[in-house]
Amino acid sequence: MKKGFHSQLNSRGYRLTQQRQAILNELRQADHHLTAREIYTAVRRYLPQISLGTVYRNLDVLEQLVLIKKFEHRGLFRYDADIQDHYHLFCQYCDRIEDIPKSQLGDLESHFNWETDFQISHYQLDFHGSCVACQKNRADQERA
Amino acid sequence: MKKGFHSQLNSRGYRLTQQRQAILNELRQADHHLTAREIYTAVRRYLPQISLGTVYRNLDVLEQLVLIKKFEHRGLFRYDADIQDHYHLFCQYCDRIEDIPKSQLGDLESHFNWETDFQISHYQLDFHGSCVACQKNRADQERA
DNA sequence: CTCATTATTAGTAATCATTCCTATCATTGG
DNA sequence: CCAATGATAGGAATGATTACTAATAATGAG
Repeated sequence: MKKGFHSQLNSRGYRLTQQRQAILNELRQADHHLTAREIYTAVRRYLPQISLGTVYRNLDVLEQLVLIKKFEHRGLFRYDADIQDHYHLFCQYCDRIEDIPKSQLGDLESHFNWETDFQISHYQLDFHGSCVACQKNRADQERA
Repeated sequence: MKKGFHSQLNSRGYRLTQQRQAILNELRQADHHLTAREIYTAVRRYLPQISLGTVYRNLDVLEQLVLIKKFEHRGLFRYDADIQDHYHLFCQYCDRIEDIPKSQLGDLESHFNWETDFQISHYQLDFHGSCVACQKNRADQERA
């Protein structure tokens, strides 16, 4: 039985607020990985008074609760409501970011066979390259 | 035959300057992965007039020439003079970053067996966890 | 339901990394 | 040695993120 957002907040001493709810909703419905400012802009359609500070503070809270994940790309943070293990494909020509479910990657962990005193809690694997649209654009430019 | 720094710059239309040289030297001698500001502070011991803008500009040039690598961590960029393929271990309690040579990781690529139209040029694998010092500190705090 | 407690908010100011701008300087090829 | 032009110093501008504070609102107890 999965605990709801409300009780999940309460049991940690957090309160349920419209702002908090709206930020999480926005992130869950988003078709790409949003920045704090993008979330701010989006949520203002419903809560015109919300402030950017509130967005940042709540993203921290949601991250604490492991309801969202945070990662950095090109100098800024982006947030992801998909907390399942997965990887990212970053296009180096545009801002597109695609997801790869972990299941498509085969068993990587079994190959992490080093000796280290570091205690590893998680790892992150990012791929960089060119998305289909940019491959096409560049091919067109070659020709011209 | 490996081309020297000087001719490597010239053949691309870049010039060899003291600042450029000093920045690369500093990075090659560093015992950890420096930020632009750390490099700025270090190089100022020899070139007190150097400006932060020059450091940033030259780091970009050196990255273009693939003499250094750039990566982001906790919202800021760090630079690495080791351009061999390797991975990083980030301690989540302190700022320590350790390197893992790629050879210690076994053959990962053979397990990247997905279907994708993305054209992948490189990937980055980061590990997060606790360094030995922080493991000890935390154990001590438990006891207290 | 009402009230007091206290987390949360809006709004703004402050920080800080990074980038941009421009007049001056320095390296290089000829 | 000299002109062409890349590079620099210094400072201003930008933009993301964080910090601060008085006012607001969610919560739980009664």
